Amino acid sequence: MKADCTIYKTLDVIGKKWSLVIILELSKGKNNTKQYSVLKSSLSTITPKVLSSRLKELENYKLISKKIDTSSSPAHTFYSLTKSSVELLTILKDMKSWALKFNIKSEHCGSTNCKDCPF
Amino acid sequence: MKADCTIYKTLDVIGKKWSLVIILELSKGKNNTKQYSVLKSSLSTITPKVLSSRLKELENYKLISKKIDTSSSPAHTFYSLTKSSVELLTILKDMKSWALKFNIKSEHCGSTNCKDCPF
DNA sequence: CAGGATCCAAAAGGATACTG
DNA sequence: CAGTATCCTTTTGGATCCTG
Repeated sequence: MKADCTIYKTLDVIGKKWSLVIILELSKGKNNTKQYSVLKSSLSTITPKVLSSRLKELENYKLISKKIDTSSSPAHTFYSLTKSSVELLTILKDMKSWALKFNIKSEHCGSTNCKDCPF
Repeated sequence: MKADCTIYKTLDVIGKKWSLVIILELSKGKNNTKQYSVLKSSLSTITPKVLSSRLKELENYKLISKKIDTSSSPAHTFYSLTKSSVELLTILKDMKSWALKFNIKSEHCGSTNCKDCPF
C-alpha cells in the first residue's frame, strides 16, 4: 500500500474520532441541519475545542456547510450536511447493518430502526 | 446520542487508526491471509508495537484469526480475515467509490480498479 | 451564542533495542 | 520470525476562563 492510497486518504478524512458521529448527529436534524449549541449538547461528552476543530476540518473537506443567522442577537450558527456527506449516510447505514449482524450492538438499541441512529 | 449507540460502538471497533487498513492488506493476500512479516512490510510506516496491539484487538473482535505454522523454524505466523471482516470489504469498496466521486483520491490510483486497493 | 485561548492530564502512537 | 520492553513524542480530552 502506498501512503497516498485512496482508501488510506479517505480514512484520514472520515476516520477520525468524532467525524462520523458529527455527521450522524447532523443527519438527525431538520434538513440535515443543526444549530451549534444543539449539536454540542447532543454530543454530550465533546468539548468545544474538539468540536470546533472537527467542524473546521469537515468544512474544509466540504462535508458540512456553515450558515450564520444574524437576524437574532446573539447570532445563531447552523451546520448542515452537504451532498457529499448525505451520500455517506448510506455507508453509515451499511456499517450499522453489518454491526448488528455480527453482534456489535448497543444494549438500548440493537435494532436497525432506532431513533438515535435514524436508519 | 447515547454513549453506547451501535454506530458509536462500531466506530470503536473499526474506526481506530490502522484497523481498516490492516483488513484491507489482509484481503490482498491469497485466501485473505498474510504472514506477519509480509503484512508488516506492506504497512511500511507501522511500528511493531502498534501492529501487534491492533492485531490482538481485531482478533478479540473476531475480525481476524491467527495460525502458527510450526513446521518451519523459526515458526511462521499467519493472519486471516474472518467471515465478519470479509463482509466488511463491501463497505470499504463503497467508501472508495464515494471518495472517488467526491475527489478524495490518490495521485497514483484515482480509479476503482487499482492493484493497491483491490476493488 | 459561538467559539477561541490557555493549561494540564491522559492516552495513543512512534523509534529503537532486544529476546525466545 | 514474531513479537516485547522501554522510552519518548504527539494527539486527545478535560477544565476553566474569556470575548465579539
